[in-house]
Amino acid sequence: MKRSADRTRGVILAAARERFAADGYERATIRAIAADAAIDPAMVMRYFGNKEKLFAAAAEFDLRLPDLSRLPREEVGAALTNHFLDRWEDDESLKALLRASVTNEAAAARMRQLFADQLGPAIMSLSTARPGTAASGDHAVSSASAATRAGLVATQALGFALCRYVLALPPVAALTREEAVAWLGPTITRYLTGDVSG
Amino acid sequence: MKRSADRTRGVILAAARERFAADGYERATIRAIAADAAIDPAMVMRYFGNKEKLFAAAAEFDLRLPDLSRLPREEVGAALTNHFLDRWEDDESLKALLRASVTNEAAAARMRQLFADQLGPAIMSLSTARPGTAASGDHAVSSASAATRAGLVATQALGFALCRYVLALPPVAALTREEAVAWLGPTITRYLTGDVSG
DNA sequence: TAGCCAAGTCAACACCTGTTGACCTACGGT
DNA sequence: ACCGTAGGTCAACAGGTGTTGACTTGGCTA
Repeated sequence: MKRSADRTRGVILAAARERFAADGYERATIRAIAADAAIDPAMVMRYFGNKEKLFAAAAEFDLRLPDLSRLPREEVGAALTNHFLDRWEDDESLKALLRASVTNEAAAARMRQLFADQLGPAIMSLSTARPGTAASGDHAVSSASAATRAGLVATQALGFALCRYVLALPPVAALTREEAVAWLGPTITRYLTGDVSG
Repeated sequence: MKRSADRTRGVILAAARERFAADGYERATIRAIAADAAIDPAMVMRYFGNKEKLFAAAAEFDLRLPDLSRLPREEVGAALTNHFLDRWEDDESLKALLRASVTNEAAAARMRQLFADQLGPAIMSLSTARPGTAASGDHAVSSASAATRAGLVATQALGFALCRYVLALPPVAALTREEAVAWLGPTITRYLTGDVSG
């Protein structure tokens, strides 16, 4: 009977992810999620405590960033763009997180954490691995700069996802993967490795 | 007594804009808006019919784009970035529209319309004014391209606004106006006038 | 086989939502 | 002075929300 619990838990989580992704935090009701999972609403409370904790469990996410420092400098933007599109499309978690983070403070905090804790360090490794600038031990400047670069990448990555997957702006939704990478790649590369004037 | 009606209407609209901008569509309740405006909730219905129509009135927005074709080609990105930041900061309407458009389909439709009807044509004027390419009468290719460019600009403009004003990512919120324009300007310029590879 | 306990069901709670209709109130034109 | 009417108030409605607690079921262990 233990197995039944794990399975139920999984079904609830899957239904929650779909609902949060489709409707956002407030419009995704526990009753609707329970109905999708074909269980009683009280079960959701039993397994996750309350709606906030359910969302927290449903929106857990790992960007699974590759090691950027192993890539040629000119390909890093295209590679990261491709990786973002992959992560976005093989799971509804990111869509759920984005939709919720616009009106829910806890979700927004998680989004901030995502870029600060996962993208920031990956970018830092990029700059410290750069020959010629690694000699200086000035961590403060280097990490502040990495955080800024992570923020800039976030503006373009989240903006593209917003327009394509949430708002469905026709010209953005119509882009092929290749076109999207061709347009965004150079932008991301500049944010990752360029200086302020290009 | 006619004046009282106009004033009340204005007070309601101002309160509605603030609430929609701060809370999004569903969490901004008519009761809260009425309380902010220091009037009875029933007055909101009297003046605007229902919540949807109230939002439609509160989120009316004109980008007031300048004539892009009068600007030097290299400055157009920086100029547009500055204009966007201005329009974003001197009014809460855009923030209300963005927050709502993530969970409300009517608001999303309005957002799509904003970029299709206002930014698209402005960009089209840019490309038709270009010497050397204006000769051809191929409107289909030219306008499709303008729509795509408008979409790309939207991804960066909305993404930046999302990260800075809604999610408040620390490194993005910390950028000065000059830094923001220096980073985004070249990106917008490329989306407006560049070809796909830069 | 008996009994315990996890898994699941059911009905209700207290609250909040948009919206409605009946009622007051006070000014402007006659 | 009077009264129609525009502006404003009040209480209630029907429905939906997250959440709770008492109850039933059924498989595993002792």
